[in-house]
Amino acid sequence: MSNNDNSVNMTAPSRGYHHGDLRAALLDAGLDLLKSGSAETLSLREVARRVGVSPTAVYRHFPDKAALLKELCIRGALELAQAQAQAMRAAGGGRKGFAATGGAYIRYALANPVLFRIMMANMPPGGFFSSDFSDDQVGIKMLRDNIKSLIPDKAGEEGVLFGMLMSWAQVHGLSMLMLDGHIPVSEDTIKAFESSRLEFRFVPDQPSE
Amino acid sequence: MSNNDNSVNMTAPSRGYHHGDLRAALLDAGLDLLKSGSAETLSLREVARRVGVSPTAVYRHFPDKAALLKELCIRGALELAQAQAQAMRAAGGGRKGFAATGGAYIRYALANPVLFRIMMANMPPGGFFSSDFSDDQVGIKMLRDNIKSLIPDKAGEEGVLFGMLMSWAQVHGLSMLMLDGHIPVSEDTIKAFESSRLEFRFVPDQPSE
DNA sequence: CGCATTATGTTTACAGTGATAACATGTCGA
DNA sequence: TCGACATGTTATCACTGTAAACATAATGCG
Repeated sequence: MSNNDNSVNMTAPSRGYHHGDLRAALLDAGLDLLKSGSAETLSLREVARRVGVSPTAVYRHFPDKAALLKELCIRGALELAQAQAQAMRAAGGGRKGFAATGGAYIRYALANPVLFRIMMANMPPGGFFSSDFSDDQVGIKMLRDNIKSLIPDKAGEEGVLFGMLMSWAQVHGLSMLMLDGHIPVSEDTIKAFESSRLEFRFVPDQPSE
Repeated sequence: MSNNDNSVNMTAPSRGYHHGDLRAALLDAGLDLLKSGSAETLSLREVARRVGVSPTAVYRHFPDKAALLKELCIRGALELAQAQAQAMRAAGGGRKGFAATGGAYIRYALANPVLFRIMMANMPPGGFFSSDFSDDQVGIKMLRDNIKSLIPDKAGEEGVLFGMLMSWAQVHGLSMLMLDGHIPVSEDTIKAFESSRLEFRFVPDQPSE
């Protein structure tokens, strides 16, 4: 949505200034480039070029490249979270639903390799916990709720946190290793993962073997 | 292991035009830069500068930047594998030893953030399985042997592979999420991970709950 | 030994990048 | 109306990777 609207489409909507809504256009173009995956790295100038504006126009709307990237990160993260939420609904919730969110995570990464990579590397610290994701069925909160409902109560808050870490790390690791070409990219593997059951159990640290 | 012998010493063997062993010096300098973690991205020119040579001299020894990076990847991977092997020995092998290799993986990533990242992103496809790591106690082979000895025989070859994927993804995910600042970097978490017991169980895909 | 061939390093140059400063232009409020 | 302000442009800088032409050292062959 909203990618072909270079200059012709967007002229009218609000009384506009120069170029319609350049800020939004830049974000759209940026997301578009990242999703097309053509370039391994996003160039500020390329974004400007795409929108048909001079390179430095970008700086009227973003202090620097990192700021643009940051916003694109958030867009990507929202999209990812939505994909996960939808997968969860489609799977009917519960343990299967949770597994489906994991599968959706990996599939999103594979479908948007450049975006995903940049998103993860440039998301501001704690970005995934930001209030942008306060929506009930989105992101970290979804993960937390799932873990909470799927592990024994006695695990406690610490157990919930540990479960979150481990689950997230699991799908994130699979995603990254696949993206980087270190393990085969295979829908079968993803399916196997989805229908496997992970357990993380604390083992008291004993000196004896 | 060979970075002290080149950094500043180039005075003795390198009077003048020809630098003793430029190729090695470039690799050492590159590794040094990546390990210092100062720059988020390695610059070819910076490496050359470091060695005291003109920027384009690099091209006499490497076709392009990617080639240099590739070799640095391999160095890093070897070092990582050695760290894992050592951790395994220190832990006395067995299940604890295996857990220790995971901890070593994460700690190596945290100790060498730039190197680790670049290494993972630039390692050629299948690089971790390359013959450079044919040493008995190194890398993927170590992982495979560990998994094989720690899961039930009935799991079969497919089970071994799945276990390898899942274990690797687990530690890799934790490493990346910590590096990217998405989960807290904490030795406690690493320790908790090491003393937890992971189980991956295939669950037959049943329509019922 | 002498000299050509080859390996290695340098200079110069080019296209591309993110970024700053100075300038231009359109928009809107008093 | 008109000037302040927001927005976009041009010029420029420092940096990057890389190619081409050039310079020098090492090597080997007569």
